[in-house]
Amino acid sequence: MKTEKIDKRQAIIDAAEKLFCETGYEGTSTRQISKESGANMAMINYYFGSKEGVFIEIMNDRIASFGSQLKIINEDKISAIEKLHRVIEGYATRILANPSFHKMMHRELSLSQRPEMYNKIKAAMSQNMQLLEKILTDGQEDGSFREADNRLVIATIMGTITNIIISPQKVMPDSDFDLNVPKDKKIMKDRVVAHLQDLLTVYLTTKK
Amino acid sequence: MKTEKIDKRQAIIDAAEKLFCETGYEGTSTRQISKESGANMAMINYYFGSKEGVFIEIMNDRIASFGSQLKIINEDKISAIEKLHRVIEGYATRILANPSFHKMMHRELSLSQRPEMYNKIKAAMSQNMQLLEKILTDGQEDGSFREADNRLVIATIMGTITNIIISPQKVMPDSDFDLNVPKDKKIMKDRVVAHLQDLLTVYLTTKK
DNA sequence: GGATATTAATCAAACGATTGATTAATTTTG
DNA sequence: CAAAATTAATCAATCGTTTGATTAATATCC
Repeated sequence: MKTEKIDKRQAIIDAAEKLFCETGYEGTSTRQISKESGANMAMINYYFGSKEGVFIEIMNDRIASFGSQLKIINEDKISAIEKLHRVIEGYATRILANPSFHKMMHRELSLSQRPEMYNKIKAAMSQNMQLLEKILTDGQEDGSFREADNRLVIATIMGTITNIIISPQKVMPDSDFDLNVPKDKKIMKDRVVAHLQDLLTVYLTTKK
Repeated sequence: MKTEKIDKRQAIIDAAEKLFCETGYEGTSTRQISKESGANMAMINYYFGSKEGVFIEIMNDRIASFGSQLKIINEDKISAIEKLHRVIEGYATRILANPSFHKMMHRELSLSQRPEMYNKIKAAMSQNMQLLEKILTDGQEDGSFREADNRLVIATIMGTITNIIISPQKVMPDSDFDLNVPKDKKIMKDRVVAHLQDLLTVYLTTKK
């Protein structure tokens, strides 16, 4: 027996997010959303005004929760390298908590069709970037980190995680492997965190 | 005066590639392709059978030229680190030669709607991956490289380059910066190559 | 070599299907 | 009962594709 959705509005959001992740924004029709959510087609426009309205709502929700999770890692007690490790761990955790959405976000960023969305995503990401950049420069100023192209160091951290999200089978050739399965997700998270922490620790703390 | 396209077939391919890159596959209509190429709509189906046929043709062309460029870097005379440097340089050069297409390829990979294409892209990438993996294991066997999570090292190289392709303004906040401008492209290429070579040299050759 | 087939390329028009959106009527709720 | 929620039916617009006809070039025949 199917669970009755009490809130059709939320049902639409859930269904739309699932479909947008799977088949993209353009590739998803309002009728699909209607069928998947169990709501009448007109409900989409009734609650969100338009198909794009649903999309914007989803992105805003996710981006909001994404930003609010940002912990204050700048406790003065811990070292720069320890801060870096925590940011990597936190970033990987957040991305891997919902790989499908992150893929969709990246597609949207890569297409940059909706300028409003594009700027929101950029703004959300820049929080992490600023935090990372500060950690790097602080470490460099107190001499614990080497000088580096910090923007590209950040691109390396984010790019590595995004890369394994988009093509995890490159890392895990096992055909059964599925990032949506909690167990597999944890395996991948631990592995990418270990790799990035190791890589950046060696790189940033090795004397020239 | 506008240059007359002699080959309409090629005009369709050129127009479609431009539009697919800009607005995505689903976001591009056959009428847009027709208008942009100056060819009649029917010519699309006449030459390629379908809209998807055009897309597949474009991808096949690009992937073919992508694979054929793969140089034999395994000259025994040079060291593992030198080989690594050359692969990084070559990979960055190829990706930055056509950032728009690479973005489109990544979107396609991320959506994985067309399994045939998905496998082709994977196969094309795996050439680079195998070459990289061999260089890494060879270096590790002869003791010049440290032990590492090689698959993730590869993910780091590819992910870093992809990341700066998709959001170059994160690296270059200058609003004028445009990866399609040759000068800017060169600046970015040199920078990402220098960063990756530096990063991986330090990481792989530092004694534990 | 001139008339006659044959072919490839191109076109405007139309096809049925699907798109996102809206209407007006109906049901549910408070 | 009034407001909010939900429905089926319908809208114009656009989608990818197909059609039948036309042009221009090439090949074949006598």
